[in-house]
Formats: sequence, C-alpha cells, structure tokens
Amino acid sequence: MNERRPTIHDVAARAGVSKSLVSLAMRGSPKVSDASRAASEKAAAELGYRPNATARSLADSKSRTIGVNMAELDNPIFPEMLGGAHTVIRSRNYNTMLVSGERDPELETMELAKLLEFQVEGLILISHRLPAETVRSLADEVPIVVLTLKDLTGPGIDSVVTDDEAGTRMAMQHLFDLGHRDIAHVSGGSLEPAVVRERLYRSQMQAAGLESMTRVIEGDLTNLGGLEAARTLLREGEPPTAIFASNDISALGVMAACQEFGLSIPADISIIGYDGIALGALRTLSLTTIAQPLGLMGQVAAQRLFDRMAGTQIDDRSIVLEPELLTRGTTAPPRV
Amino acid sequence: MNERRPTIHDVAARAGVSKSLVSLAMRGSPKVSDASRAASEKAAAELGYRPNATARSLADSKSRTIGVNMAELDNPIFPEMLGGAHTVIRSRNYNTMLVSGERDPELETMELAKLLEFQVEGLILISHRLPAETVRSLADEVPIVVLTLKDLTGPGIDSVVTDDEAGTRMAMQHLFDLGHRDIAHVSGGSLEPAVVRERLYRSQMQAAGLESMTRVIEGDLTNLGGLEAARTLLREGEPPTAIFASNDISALGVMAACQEFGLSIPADISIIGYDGIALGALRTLSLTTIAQPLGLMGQVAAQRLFDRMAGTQIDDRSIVLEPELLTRGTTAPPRV
DNA sequence: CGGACTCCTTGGAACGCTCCAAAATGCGCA
DNA sequence: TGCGCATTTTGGAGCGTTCCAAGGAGTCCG
Repeated sequence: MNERRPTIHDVAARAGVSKSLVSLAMRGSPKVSDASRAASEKAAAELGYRPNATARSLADSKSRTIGVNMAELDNPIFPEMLGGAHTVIRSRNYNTMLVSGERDPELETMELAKLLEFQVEGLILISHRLPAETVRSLADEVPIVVLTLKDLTGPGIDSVVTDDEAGTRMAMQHLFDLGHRDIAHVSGGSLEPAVVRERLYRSQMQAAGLESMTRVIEGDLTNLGGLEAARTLLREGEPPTAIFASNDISALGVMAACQEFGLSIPADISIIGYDGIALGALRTLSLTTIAQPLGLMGQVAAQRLFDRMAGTQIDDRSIVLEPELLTRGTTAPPRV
Repeated sequence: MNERRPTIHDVAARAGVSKSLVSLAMRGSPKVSDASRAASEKAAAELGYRPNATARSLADSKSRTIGVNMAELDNPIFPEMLGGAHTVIRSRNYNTMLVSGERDPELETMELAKLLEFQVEGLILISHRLPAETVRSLADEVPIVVLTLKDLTGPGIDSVVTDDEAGTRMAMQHLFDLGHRDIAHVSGGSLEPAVVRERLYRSQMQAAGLESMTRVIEGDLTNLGGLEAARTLLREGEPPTAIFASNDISALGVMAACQEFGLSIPADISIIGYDGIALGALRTLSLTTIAQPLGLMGQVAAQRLFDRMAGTQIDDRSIVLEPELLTRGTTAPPRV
C-alpha cells in the first residue's frame, strides 16, 4: 500500500502548469494547447495520477452514479434485469451502486437513504416493498424508475412493466388452443403482477364458460411454494389437464410435484409459466412460458432514467413492453 | 424535484449551534450535550437534512465503499457469491459499488479504474480475466480479494477458493463407490478451477487403473457447451455409464443431451456436476453435485477484505473452503 | 505601433463535510 | 468569590476537484 496518492497539484507542479489547466486537460477540454496537454498527460502518467471522483462529485455536484435496489436475489429475473440496466448505465459512463432490500421495507428504506447520501443521480427499483408514501418522497429528491410495478405513479416516478393482462391472455389462449378446459392456476401472492395474472386467469376462464372449473391454489412465486401448491392440488383428486403458474420458478416446482405424482409432462399434464427466465430454456426443463423481455426491461428503465435526469419532457405514463409466448416442451394437447 | 438540499450549515443555523456541533451530533459523538443533540436532530428532521456522503468521504478520506467486479452475470454462482459478500458489506455499514467486466480484460481494467477513482477502500473480484500484472498494480493501491482463483498471490492480494482437488476426488469417489468405471469428463476450458478438475479427473482415473477409459470432451462451462460436448460424446458410440461435468450449468446441458439420445438419468447414465447452484436443487432437476459454499465464499471474502482494511496482520495464504458432495437424483449404480 | 481579438492560462473561491486547536461554559470546592 | 478542571462548543483550515472571472500572450489589421 502506498503512502499518499498524487493529486492534481502534484501533477500540475511536475508538468509546470496550473492545476486548473491540468483539470481541463484531464477532461479533454479543447481549450488546452497541445503542449500543455502533453505535459499534463506525461506528468499524470509518471505519477500514476488518478482523479479523485469524490472530490469531483463534490465540486461539480454530479456523482455520475445510479443507485439500484434489487429486492431479492433468489429469483433470477432480477439479476437479468440488473444486467440490462447495468449495460446502459456503463455505456453512459455512469456507475452502479447496488443495494438489496431483501424484501424488508425497513431495511430497504435505510439502504435507499444511504444511496441518496451518496448523491446518486437516479434510482432504479427492481421490484420493491416500500409504501407508496416513501417512494413519493424519495422521488422528490431524485428521479426514480420502478421495474415490474406500475401501481405507483406521480411526478418523478416512472415505471417499466410488461403487459401482464395480455401475457396472461396469451397463456390461457395457448392452453385453450391446445384443447385444455380443466386449467388450474398456482397464484403468486399479493404483489401486483401476480394479482393481475390471477385476475386475468379468472376472467379468461369465465369468458370461456369454464367458471366452474376455475381452481386457484395459493403459491408465493418460489420454487417450494409451487411444489407445495401443486402437491395440494394433486392430492385433492382428479388432476387438471393443465396448470398455469404465476411465474417460472414456481412452475418448476409444479413440474416437480407432477413428476412425484407420476404424471408425465406434457403427456398427462401441461404446464405453462411466466417470466421467461434463461433457465427455462435449458433443454432439460424446456418450460413453455410467457417471456418478459427481462434484459430489455432493465435497459429501458435505465434509458428512461437518463432521459429524466437530462430533464427531457416526457409524459408520465409507464412504459409497457410486450410479453411473448415461448412454446416449448411442457405444453401439449390434453390426453383424450 | 426540489431546489437545493439543506446542508449542515442550514441545520446549524436553524438549531442555533455551530456546524461542527451538528456534525458531531449526526455522528452520535458522546461529547455533545443532550440539549444540543436534540436541537440538531430536530432541525435536521425539520429540514429533511441528509448528510452528503461525498463531502464526508472527501473530508475524512474514507469512502465507506467496496468495489465488486462480477466477471459474468450468466452463471448463477456469481450472483450467489455476490449475495454473500453484499450481506457482510452492508452489515459493516459499507456500500457496494458493482461493475461487470463481461469477460473482457480491457473493459474490466477500465471499470476497475473507475472504482479506484471513486476511492473504494477495497476490491472484490468475483472471478476475473486480468493479467497478473494489472492485479498486482491495483493491489498496490487498495486491498484485493479474488474469488475462485488462487493462482495469484502477493502483497495485498488474498483469495478465497474451495479445494477443487478434494472436490473432484469426492465426485470421482462417489461414482466409483456406485460402481462406475466408464466415466467421461466434460471439461471447462482454461480457467484455473476447470483445469484443476480436469487434471484430478485424469489422475483419479489413472489411480483407479482406468486410464484406458479416460475420455475428456471439451466444454466451456456453459449450458450449450455441455450440451454440445455430450452430443459429441454420445454420437461417438458406446456411452459411458457416468459423466462428470466441470460445472453445474454445463451438467444441465449434458443431461439434456442424454435425454435427446433416449438415455434415462440415472438409470442408463449418471451425471454429476460441480458448484452447487441453487437451481440444481430444484426437484425437477435434482442434480447430484459437488457443492461449493457459494454464499459463504462471498462472506468470507468480504470479511477478509475488512480485516485487511483494518490492517490486521494476516498471513498471506489463500482461504480454502471445503466443498461438499450433494447426492441427489442424477447418480445411481450403473445398469448391470 | 496600438487596439481588438482570439487563445491559453491562472489563482482563488466554491462544494459540504471532518478535524483540530482553542475558547467558552459549568461545576465543585476552598 | 475565585480557581482549576472537565465538559461543550466553536471557527477555521483542510480534503481534491471544478468553476469562474480575470490576466497574459499572440495575432491580425489599420
């Protein structure tokens, strides 16, 4: 470990110019003579000078940093979104400061407070559990883009979601088209997307005149939750010919339960998930699903954030991307 | 968006005390009278004061930030390690600044440079592709802990790995114990852990007198790589009774290929992976594997980093954690 | 040769905090 | 009442940048 890092003063002294000029030179200003620029660069290189971003932030009050809160790490859709956002953030020469709220509103609030203390210029919330009030007051200090939730609107708050209604319709239509009528749903708790999916499942069943066959088993969007839910369902008696799970990782749990009960997929029972996690594409799983453009969602979120930061005038609607049906190996016509 | 954020001066003015005292109060110093403390806190709350961490960093030259480089996002072992490290970092009241080198040494170098400009107090490299030279010179400025690679040592550089030799032995022993002799290996390229695993596979086969049955097919630690490798292998002719894959996600590809070839797992062929990704525990997959304590590795890495930062005297050896055999559903005795 | 420009360059004042030495205050006790 | 000591409080000097107004150095022309 070295003693003291060289500062811009040291560089200036060595280059025989003023610190202001070195500052200009380091930032590639056009108003620096070639000679001075060369001298500055040479001195900087010789000293191993590294500009101090902290001091710079303080001086020009731009932190060049975006704060990202990732609610949870165990559902792979979130890292995928993070990846998308990260790419854009980097391409703008910004940095990403990452925190994780771990589903705990209080912790989440504290972590976000720290981000603001670090003067982040914008915030991306990849899902969150905060009260609307809190988010609104944060939005007062810095632009916010919320991913996967759109229930919250207001000045300074954007959201990026996919059209869950359309997606659920696609899922149900796919099953109907294959000839399924006895379709159960493993739900996903009280967070917005899961609620919408359950509601649409119900209304689609009803619209198809299948109200009497509607069956919803409580899940929680986890693998184990899906497993348990499906076990409960299958213990009940006659299995449905298809199950629509509220997300992919719970769908994988559902698959496991079906196998436990000796049902072969998709011959005996069809399963469709929701999200489009990369994992589902593994040949071993080959899960039919409604894919959300996860990486793209992250990218779009970051782009929108930069637009806001630039003060671009944008209308306040949330950005809605289209999901897509990925027909893979877990769905087929019902056994006749 | 509001106009100007209140500073410590504003708080001081409103509380009727000096800024120094507010500074002390905000940091919970014991040498502040109860009255002054209360006044400061009240004023701060009323103004919605938020300390400026940038200014603080500059003033006391501590950024309270750890830089983390995650080489790639598509292998889930890395986010799992990140999670572990993150937990520790947060518990120390530090922040995590995340960058991703995307396997590109140049990009990685640039990103790390940015981290240093932000005055991070320590660096965690979750895998990396940097030349030893670069890492060494970085270590000159800030302590570094490297995860999953131990080929690099030197002052200021620690590493956290698992014992790949022992792990591979366990994998092979497990297969031997089940009665397998015809065991193939899907390798994983030239990065250190994969190389070790391949070497130990060979030596274990040899030690068991099975040199003639040794078969290594090139993989690249990806799902597709595993799939292709296994296809190649299975096209060749008589399949082995077991396959040891260099990591879990390629093992999943191997499983898919086996299914394509009509082999049932584990009845016709056993498969064992390496890593212990959470995913492998999914009942649908139930992959037998050598598990690395991924989250723990991240935690240990962060702890070691803090120890270094505190200047604790530690011997320079890398930290080696023990892997563990997780016997699940993809291995069984060979068909007789 | 002087003035008006254009180009470069410069020092000092921020930025918002912490640290420090020194000053103010309060208290106990003779 | 006054003194010494412990406890609080304070202003000013940094931290390493950027920003800004102002100062030099050329250059071009009349």
